[in-house]
Amino acid sequence: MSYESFIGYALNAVDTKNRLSIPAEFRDAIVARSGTKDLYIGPARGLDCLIGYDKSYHQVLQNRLDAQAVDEETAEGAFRAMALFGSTSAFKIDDAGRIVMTAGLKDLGDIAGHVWFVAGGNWFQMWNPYRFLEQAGVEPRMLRILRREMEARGLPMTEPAR
Amino acid sequence: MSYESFIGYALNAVDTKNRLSIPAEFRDAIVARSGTKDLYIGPARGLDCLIGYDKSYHQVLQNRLDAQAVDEETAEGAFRAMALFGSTSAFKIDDAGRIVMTAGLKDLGDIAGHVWFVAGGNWFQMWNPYRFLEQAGVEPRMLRILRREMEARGLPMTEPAR
DNA sequence: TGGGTCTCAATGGATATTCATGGTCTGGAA
DNA sequence: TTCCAGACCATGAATATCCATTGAGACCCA
Repeated sequence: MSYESFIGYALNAVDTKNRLSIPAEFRDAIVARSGTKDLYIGPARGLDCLIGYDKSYHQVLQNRLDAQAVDEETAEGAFRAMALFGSTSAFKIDDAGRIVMTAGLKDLGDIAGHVWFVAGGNWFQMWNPYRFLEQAGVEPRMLRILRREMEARGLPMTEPAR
Repeated sequence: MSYESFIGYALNAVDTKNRLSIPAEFRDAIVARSGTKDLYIGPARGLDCLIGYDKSYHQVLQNRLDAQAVDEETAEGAFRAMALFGSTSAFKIDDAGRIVMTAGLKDLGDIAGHVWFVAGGNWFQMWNPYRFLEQAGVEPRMLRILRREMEARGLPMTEPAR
């Protein structure tokens, strides 16, 4: 695959109306990859964060599921399909480059006031920055970058009560 | 692969608006190698500097990642992809041959007023000149060349406080 | 070989555009 | 009517784009 890749990172705020700006670079990549402004967001497997991707990669995931010849009438197959489709939401990015976070997604990703976007090529992750700092196995450099961004915005380094 | 190689060195200034001229020779190599003006910059592994490369070499790195055949939907696979894509920045070189250094990159590479570019074939390194002078294992000849460049620009040989 | 001219790279400054974010308005559901 | 979601408008900061300057080197010609 030689699509445009998701590259880089960003730390954006969720406002009082649950609106969230998608980083401009990611928006451009979404359009370049899929030709649409559609953004799919679901839970990340095995990590305490969300994962976002464009329509073309959603297709890839679906094909992968199909290729596994999962029988959707078995319990296992049904659960797999549900994991992909059930908890995933599709958004259309508005003219200001934002989406409205649903309560369900905020809950899934443990999202509060800010979202830490980190690119992974064909997708990007969306973290509660404090969950990211606590996460084992993260490249120390990425932690350093995030701390710097939090500092630049005056965010406390330890999570405020909510 | 027999692309055009990155060859040579240069010492360029970062201005008050964080703009940085990419050496003309490197710019030409980027276009010759990839057909684009895209420049990727990320942290160098194990060295206190940044590494820059063109799109074709980025593809090589990506293929190397794919070859490891790590399922990117596992936590480990995701972290690997993030180490490559997350901490890297993509720039489009402007008509004057410059990019704008982000705060994050300056921090990662400990970059201040000047950048010392050193070619390495398929990529080039970007150093804070004082970090380069301190670096163990560097060819003495390269140190001499850098000192000469610094002198020509009136830079002090010991790092000024910042 | 020495001057003179020309070109281009690196850099500086001014202006225009975009981004992230906040607020306001309005129509329709409750 | 009251409340909420969505469309629309507003703004400051960050970024990109455009034009100007200077100095070094390439080139040419007598």
